Amino acid sequence: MIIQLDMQSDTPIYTQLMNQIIEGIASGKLKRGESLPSVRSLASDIGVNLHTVNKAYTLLKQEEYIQVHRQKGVVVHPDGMPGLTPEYSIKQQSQLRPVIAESILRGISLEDFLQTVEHIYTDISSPERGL
Amino acid sequence: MIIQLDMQSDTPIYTQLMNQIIEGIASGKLKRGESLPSVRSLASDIGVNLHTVNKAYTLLKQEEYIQVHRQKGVVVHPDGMPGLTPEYSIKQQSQLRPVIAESILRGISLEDFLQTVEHIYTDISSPERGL
DNA sequence: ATATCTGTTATATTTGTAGTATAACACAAA
DNA sequence: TTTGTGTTATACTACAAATATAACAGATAT
Repeated sequence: MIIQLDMQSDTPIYTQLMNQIIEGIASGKLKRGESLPSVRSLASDIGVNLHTVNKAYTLLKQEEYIQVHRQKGVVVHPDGMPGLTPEYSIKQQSQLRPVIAESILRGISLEDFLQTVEHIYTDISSPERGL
Repeated sequence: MIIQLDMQSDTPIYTQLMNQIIEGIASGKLKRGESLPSVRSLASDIGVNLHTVNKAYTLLKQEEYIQVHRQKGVVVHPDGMPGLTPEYSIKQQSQLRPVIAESILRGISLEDFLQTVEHIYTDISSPERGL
C-alpha cells in the first residue's frame, strides 16, 4: 500500500499514518491477516523515524485493528475488526459534532450534508479495483 | 451563553472555545450582531488566560464568524455567516474522511452512519428553546 | 552457534504548540 | 483623564511530536 504523507500538515505524522492504514482496511485494500511493513522498513521508506511508525502501530494495536507478533511482524487483525462499541460511539459523535455544527453555521442543509457523507462513504468503500 | 470546558481533554482550550461558540451560533442561541464577552472578562469567567480567549476570537474572526471592534468589543458577525466556500468544503471533507473510514472499518452501515449524523444535526439545530 | 530481522524499551535532544504571566500600546467612550 | 476595549510584545513553563542512538528480547535462517 502506498503511503502519502504531508509534512506541512498540522496533523501529526503518526495520525496521518493511522488514518491511511485505517482507510486501507476500510476500503479492502488491506485484508485480514495481511502483513504490514516492519517499523524499520516503513520508517525508512517514508523517511521518518522508527518511533513515529511505532507509535502509529501501537495505537492501532490498542484499538485492535492490527496484531503485532514479536517475530512475525505486524498484520491486519485476522479475527476481523471490532464493531460499534459504546466507547467508539462516543468518540465518533464527539468527532462529528463540531463538523456538523460548523456546517449548519454555514447554512448547509441536512440533505446536502448527508449527500457529502454518502459520497465520501462510497468513495472509500468502492475503490478502483484492479480485478 | 454558558461555556463548559474540559481541562483534561486533549482538545486545546481555544479549540473547545471555538467549537462552543460555533455551536452557539449554529443553534441560534447566539444571534447576528449579538455581543460576546470581552477577552478579559471571558478569560476571568472560565479561569483561563487572556491570550487563550484571544486566540479563539482571532481564529473565529479569520473565518468571518465574528467581528471585532476596537472599543465596541466582540460581536457575532452582523452580516450573517459565510456560506459553503471551496476552502471550507475541502476542510470539511478532510475532517469527515477519517471518521467515515473508521466507521466503515467497524462495520457501520451507510444507513446507520447517516442516521447518527441526522441525529446530531437536529440536536444542534433544534435546541430547547425557552420561548 | 551466530548472525539477522522482528518488536520493544530507554534516554536524550530538538522543535513547536498550548497556556500562562506581565506589561505596555492604541483607541474610543464615559 | 480615567476606564474598558482589542492588540502586541516578551518571557516562561509544560507538553507533544519527532528525531537520534542504543540496547534488549525473541524467533528464524544460515
